[in-house]
Amino acid sequence: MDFYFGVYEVVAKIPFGRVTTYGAIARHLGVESGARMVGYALNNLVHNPGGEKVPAHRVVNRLGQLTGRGWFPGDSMRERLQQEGVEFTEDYTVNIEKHFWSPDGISDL
DNA sequence: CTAATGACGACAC
DNA sequence: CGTGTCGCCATTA
Repeated sequence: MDFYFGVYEVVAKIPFGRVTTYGAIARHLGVESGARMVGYALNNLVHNPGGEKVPAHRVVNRLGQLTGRGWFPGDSMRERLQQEGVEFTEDYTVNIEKHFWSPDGISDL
């Protein structure tokens, strides 16, 4: 379960108005090819305590697509990102290149 | 222990 | 350039 915890910590540290990708998180955790595991962890987020404190809506795939919008009620994922000033290239695709945030930036704290 | 799955990613066609 | 398939690795059945 340490993998999940690592995902939570990284996602929880995503700055306001920024987004990151599953692959980036996976690499930061040392599992370069474990992008799927990141999404899996986020999926289990709803089954974990305090999961609401983790802005999973800021996590998108490497294309910036809100692949996990189906796990959010309605369009809450898209609306939250828009409220944070995230620019959308498509209805369910964010400008990842513009708002991308690398987990390694945690060192910036 | 083996098989199947998954909020992904990269490569092949 | 769009679609399809395989690989990846942890978790679950």
